[in-house]
This record gives sequence, structure tokens and C-alpha cells, in this order.
Amino acid sequence: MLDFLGTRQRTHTCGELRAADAGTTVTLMGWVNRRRDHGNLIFLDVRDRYGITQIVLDRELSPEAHAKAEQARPEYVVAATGQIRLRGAESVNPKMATGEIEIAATELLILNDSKVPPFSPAEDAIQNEEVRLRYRYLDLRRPEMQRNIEVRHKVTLAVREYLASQGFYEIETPFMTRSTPEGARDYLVPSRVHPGHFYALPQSPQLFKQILMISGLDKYFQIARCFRDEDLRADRQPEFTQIDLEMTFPQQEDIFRVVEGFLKAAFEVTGEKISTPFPRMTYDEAIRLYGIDKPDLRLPPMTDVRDAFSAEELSSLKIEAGLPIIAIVIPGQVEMSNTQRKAFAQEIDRTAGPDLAFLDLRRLEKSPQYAALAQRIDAAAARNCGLAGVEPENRLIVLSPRLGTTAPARDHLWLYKKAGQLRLDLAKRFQDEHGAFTKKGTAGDYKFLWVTDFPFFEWDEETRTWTFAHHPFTSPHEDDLKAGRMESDPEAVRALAYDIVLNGTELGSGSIRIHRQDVQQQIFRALGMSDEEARDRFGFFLEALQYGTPPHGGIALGLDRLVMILAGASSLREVIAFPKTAKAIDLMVNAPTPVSDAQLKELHIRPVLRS
RNA sequence: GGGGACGUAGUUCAGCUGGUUAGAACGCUGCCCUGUCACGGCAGAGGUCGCGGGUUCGAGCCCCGUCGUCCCCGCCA
Repeated sequence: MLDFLGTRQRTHTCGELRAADAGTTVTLMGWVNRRRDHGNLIFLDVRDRYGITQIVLDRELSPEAHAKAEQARPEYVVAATGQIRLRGAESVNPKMATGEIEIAATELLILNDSKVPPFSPAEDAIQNEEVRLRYRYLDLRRPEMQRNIEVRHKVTLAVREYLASQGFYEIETPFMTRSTPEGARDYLVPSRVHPGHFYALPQSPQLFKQILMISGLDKYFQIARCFRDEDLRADRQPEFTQIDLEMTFPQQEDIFRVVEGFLKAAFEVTGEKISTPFPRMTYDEAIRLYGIDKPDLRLPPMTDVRDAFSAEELSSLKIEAGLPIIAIVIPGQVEMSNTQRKAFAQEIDRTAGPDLAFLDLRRLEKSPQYAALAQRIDAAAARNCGLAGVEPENRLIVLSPRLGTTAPARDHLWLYKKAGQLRLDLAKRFQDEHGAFTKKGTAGDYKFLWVTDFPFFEWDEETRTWTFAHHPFTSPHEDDLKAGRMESDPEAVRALAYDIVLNGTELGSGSIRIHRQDVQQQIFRALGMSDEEARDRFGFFLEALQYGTPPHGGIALGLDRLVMILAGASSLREVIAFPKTAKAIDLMVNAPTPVSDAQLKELHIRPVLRS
């Protein structure tokens, strides 16, 4: 038999009462976290968003309330009224924030009952994500998830407040729009009124925010939902949220300052410290030192130790001369056993192919012929890493190009990227040993980095053409334009594009945009796009460019990824209230679904199902 | 599109070389218990071994297919 609430009101939350409140009569409401039945004495832990408070039901104090508690079960919703009582010295629970007190209930109402839940919100997360997602409301009751949602809320709020204080307007842009050229697949929305026509959900508000700059709104931001119909990963959802901003007349550094400002605010509000400004690094440096365009600075860079080798050593070790020999430093006690070293050498063969070899430094050290070389490698690596000296506990992994190596590996970029991948694999495998990924509660936990000067063009092997590396509204370096490199040397053209990287995760990406119609046309032509084609795809935007477009630029940061890192989570699903599975399915509402023929007919759609 | 891991009670898992009636813990139900806080004690219920097919005297276990969840590559800022 359920009770009616009547006019009762919650006086306090389940997380706020302390010893100083003893003696007050209060009413708490919440979910039964656990029940401990001692017969004539029953303890109920009642939970809400704010915490857990112990309610005591004593048959002597109130037989009615005690009888109610006998019926109560986990996840029942109850209202308890009674006096706050100090617990005896032996029964204080130091593990609970409210552990010094308890409520001696004189009234207990069961406001609602609950089926036996498939898993208990009182316990840690269960393994089975399918069940967690299907019963998301139960999963979200878990304190850990409530904390993640809280972090997300606080970060969003801090970003809003900071950007507003800097003069940014929050402006909404349409969800139902036309395809913008971000390069991903669109989610489409059929039009009922226009048979055969479709809206597209925005992959980002890119062109709208540029038009807002053309509109003279000067500084724009939005916590914007974006949609991309691509395959998912732990850090990729089909709909995700970006902190999107754009400003008029900026230098690159102006944008960096704004981002550093709101990130500092966002981290502060969640109790974390970071130091600004963030270091900057060009794309070329990042590739050379880390073999990737999103370096994780928590571990030392790779170093080229080829100078440590003599010509004789190169030839006797069957190493191709004139190519980088890359040393990867893994700090800490990460000595590999013989078995591990062999397995690792095999792994390199498998992942990098026959062009890269694993140079076993331990074996070199022991061989009379190469002991001196091993020491020189150590020294060179230490020097290049800026380490004080050769630290015996730092293990070096040395990768060398094999003699007679094939064409792709002669490209330094290829070598750097392979080595960078191995560096990350090793970092992950030995994370317990080096401990660099463990949070220490200092500003060093969060290694931010600006990566600048991305190449403007990217070679597309498939189509054998140059394609844009960012998006086609990114401005090239003015110097490269002046020097006429667009035509003469496309590979050397740098984009005024930049990424912000946090602990090896790409957090965001932005650029200074093209504001001149003639430059924009030049870019389209360089990409092999006819004027007609350009007008067809971006006509409205090209037209807008002709009406006094100011220089402008901006950036977009992945809010979900940011919160994921702040929450220490390993998947976006932990920081999104209602996420989708790897197959883009919502297991709670069961979406997507087929729709009725009538609905399809109205939308002028006939599905073509593959058999 | 490709590769990998997993799928046994509500949950987490065990299940030998293919062999009788598929087990444990937690949870759940009933009874007992006035100081617990992962309460405790006694008793009990609970299984389409993801699904379909095959091999076999016999399949949770082997084979083929399929579905689902997760991770990675491709793809995607």
C-alpha cells in the first residue's frame, strides 16, 4: 500500500546533515539504497543526488513507521520524518559524509515501490553495458554517473560564463539545414512539403558561424550539438557536443587566449589545476618528435639517434644509412624480459612490415662489439630528450630501418608515424610501470598542447589528387599565398589551422578562415573544383563572402571528450546521459525503428531493403 | 567494409578430454534477530547455456551460420 505525499515537503537533502544539526526535526526523501533489518530495529540508507543518510526505525519509537520499513525494499521511494540524532561513538561511520548522525524516524511513507532492479545503483558499475544502457535511469542513479553529469554541467556553465564575460554572444543555429562540407556522412531529414528533398543535420555549425561574423556579431559561441553518420569508437558518438566559437579580426593567438581562458575556468570549477598558456608546437615538430599530430606530452618525445652510429656499425647491423633511427624512451621500471623482447620484435614485424627492425639494446650492451655503441645511443637519447643523464630505469626501444628498405619507409613521415604508433602501444602496455597516466592531483596531470601550421593539402592516394586537410574555408599562410606556392608547391603550403591536444586526445580544431572571395576561388581551383561546382555546393556562402567579409577565425572543442578526461572515464558513454551503442542504437528507447507506411508515404519515401 | 574479444541464473563468473540431475557468490523470497552500515542466522525459489542448423549414441563444450555488446583498423576532426 503506497502512501500519499500530502503537503509534506523535503526539508533537507540526504547529503547535507552533520553533527551540528543534531536535535532538529527533518523530512528527507529519496531512494532506499540499502535496508538492514534487525527485527525490532531497521536501518534504511536513503539516497538522493546529494548523498546518503541513515534512517533508524525503532519499533518502540514508532510501530507504524517500523512496519512501513519492513515493507521497504531497495529503490523504493520513501519520505522519512524524525529527529536528527548523534550516533554513539562506536557507531559513527567515517566512510559516510553524514556518518556522524542518523534520523530517528517517527514517520515513514512509502511514496512508490520498485520492481527488483536488474542491477543495484548502490553497487559499482556492472560489466554488462547492454543492461546499463537499457536501464539507463538506474545506471544514472549511481553516484559515479551523477558525478560525471555534475562535472559536465559545471564545465558547461563555466565555459558559458567565461565566454559571456569576454563579450561572446551565445547564438543558436539550425538543426535542420543543408549539408555543410565537413567530409562526414550526413544524417538526413526528409521534407514532407518538398518531395524528394532533404534537410541535413549539421556536422558542425561551421558556415553559420562564419556568416554570423559576416553579419557583424563579432564574437559568437554555442554549446552546439553536431551529427555525423560515421562508425563509432569509445571517443566517438554519432551526436556529440562542441564548444563552438568564432571571432572577428583575430590573430591565432587571440583564439588561443580565449580557449586557454575558458579551459582554465572549466578546470578550476571542477577542482583541477592547469597552467596556461599551453605550449605550442608545429605539425612538423609533432610528427618528428612524437610521430603523431596529437602528441601525448606525459611521456618524453622520440629521438633520432642515428648520429651515434658509425658507418661500419650501420652496415654490420644491416641498417639503412641516412634514415632516422628512432629511440623511444619509456620511463620507469619497464625492463622487458627476453620473452617480451622477442614478442615485441615479432610485433614490430607484424605491424610495421619488413622495413623496420627492433634493435635490442640489451643484447647490444652485452656484446663486446657493440657495448660502446649502446652507451652512445643511451647518451644521445638522453641528450635529445633533455634528460639530465642516462637514467638506468628508463628503457630505450630503438627502431631502425632495415638495409634495402622499400620506398614507403624511405619517407621520414612514414617512419615517424610507425614509431609514434609503437610509442603509444608501449605507453599503454607499460602504464602501470611508468605511472605517467595516473593522476597526481597536480597541474602536470593535464598536458595541453597547441599544434599549429598544419599542411594545407593532403595527398589522397585513392583519387590521386590533393585534397584539403582541414576544410576548404581554412586560410593558407599569407606568406605561402604571396610566394605562389599554391601552384608551385602545394605540399609546402601551411594552413592557418590549429588543434588543441590534451593528453594525446584531440580536443578541438580550428582555423583562421578565408575572408576574400578571390582567395576562396583560388582554393577551390587548386582542389580541382570548377567554379560551377563550387557555386553549386557553397553558392550561398560564396555570395555572402562578397558583401564585406571581415577577417575571422575560430575553433570547436569536443565537450564530451573534455568531460571524459576530467571524469577519468574511458568512454564518452560515461559522460553522456543517453548515449548510443557502437552500432548507433539507443537501447533504452530502442531507436532507430521502422516507421509506418503511412508516415513514409507522407514523406515521399519508399525504402529499398537489401535482401 | 575488415579484424579481435565476449555471450551460461537478475548480476559477476566457474563449468575438466564431449558423458548422469549445469554450479558458486551476490541479489531475490520466507522466517528469526535492537546498533547495523557490503549487518548476521536458517530455509527456499530461480537456467530457451544468445538464436538457428549440423556432427555425435550423447553438445554449455566441436563445426557452420546468425544476432547482440565491447575494442581496434578503414571511415570520421
